[in-house]
Amino acid sequence: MPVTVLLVDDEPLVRAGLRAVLEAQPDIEVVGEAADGAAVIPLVRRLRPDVVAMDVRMPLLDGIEATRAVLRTVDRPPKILVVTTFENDEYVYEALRAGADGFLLKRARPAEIVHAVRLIAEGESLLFPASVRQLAARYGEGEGEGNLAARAAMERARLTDREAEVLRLMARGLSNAEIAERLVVGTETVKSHVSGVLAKLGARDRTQAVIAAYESGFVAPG
Amino acid sequence: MPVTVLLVDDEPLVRAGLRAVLEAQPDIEVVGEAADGAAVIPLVRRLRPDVVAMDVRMPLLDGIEATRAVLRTVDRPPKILVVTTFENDEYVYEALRAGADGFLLKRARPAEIVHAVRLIAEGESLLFPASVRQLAARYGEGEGEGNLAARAAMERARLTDREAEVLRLMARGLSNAEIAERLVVGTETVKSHVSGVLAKLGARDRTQAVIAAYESGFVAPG
DNA sequence: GATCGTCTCCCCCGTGCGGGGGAGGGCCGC
DNA sequence: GCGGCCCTCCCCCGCACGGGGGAGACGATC
Repeated sequence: MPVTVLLVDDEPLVRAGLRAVLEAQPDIEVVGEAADGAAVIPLVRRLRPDVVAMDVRMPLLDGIEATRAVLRTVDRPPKILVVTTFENDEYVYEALRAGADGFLLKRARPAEIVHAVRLIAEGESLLFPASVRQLAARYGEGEGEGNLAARAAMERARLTDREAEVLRLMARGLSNAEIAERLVVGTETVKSHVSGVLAKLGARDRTQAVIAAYESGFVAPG
Repeated sequence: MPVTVLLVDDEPLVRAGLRAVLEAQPDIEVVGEAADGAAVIPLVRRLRPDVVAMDVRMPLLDGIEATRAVLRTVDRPPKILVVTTFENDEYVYEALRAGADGFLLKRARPAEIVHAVRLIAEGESLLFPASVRQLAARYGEGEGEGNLAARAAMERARLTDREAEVLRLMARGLSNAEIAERLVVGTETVKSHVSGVLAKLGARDRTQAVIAAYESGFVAPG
């Protein structure tokens, strides 16, 4: 069963680009398009996509309001992937607060776009601040956006007590074995918690998780 | 050829403890002891130890002054490992600025003490802020000390331009392959730089290096 | 009673990572 | 000229890491 995606962007060119990128994947299917947030709700009801790729800036109803509207009025709502050009942070942040599940730059490489859609579709995995930072680094500058995204991610990624404890120890540089020793549990257990942390933060490895911890203020230098 | 160590601490108990721990190792030999910094220089000249384990607080000549004196007056000076109870950060920081090569908590476990001595003896590897943080975490509290040590480590660990660049990208969560792609070099080259960074920071893995980068202010959140 | 989330531990398995070597070329300073 | 540092790339190798499963025990909630 492929991942179904609804594209919502006022620029036809962007929609076409996203469609081209996503349709190239055998496991992803673009089931519809909309030019404005105002058209989203009926489309979501009818098409029931797994993921809505939603632009932030749209003429009638912007991505934030549209996200809120979808989550408020549709039961079993789709995952919402916020797509932005990265210009205005507050919009992004607001969209995430409104309940969006992920965050993507239009400038991202095709492989990353695909990856983001799959990630969002797959699970409760919410955001991937480290990836955002990567993009920011790759395309230069843009300090601060990653931070907001990271903070939002940490706010929304409700780690369990144990996971939070593990993350704190990871952020002190401890290995899985050392964490296990410290918490008096097996290494397999630690690995399990680490996996949980990585999934919820959308981090690829422990380094990205630690970065997210610092960026979000979960741990602070000094 | 074993690593030779000179112990300098005003507390006989501490000296005895260090001696017991270190002498248990076949490759480490305690060649002398001193009760105060004032006695260090002649002993160093005579015994020519590889490492001096130096307490910070001592009645006549403290570890900072003693470190300075040794480095100033002895040619091919020994490595200096600062031993402290962790109570006063400025002393530690000052000692490191004075030219000490490493940093050790008295509360450290035997295996870690041994490891520290070997590390210091082996090479130009300077400090290991992440390890310090581990100790701080393991024995609870003590926020801030790690930061000072980390900052000192970064100041003294003169990374090359390329290494600094690599560290920045590591701190954005990029893998070796991604860093290679970004810098347009081979992955082997990146691994080489990463190894350099780890050695100079005394980090065990990239996660600890990134932690050191944050703790030292080399990279800042947000 | 049934369900869900959390914490715990287990398996297999691929691979990215890091250590330890070495080697060549370029640049700079002695 | 020669040594030293830096950057580049190469080899082999062991292992911690992380993915992808599963499973049992406990408590809370319904």
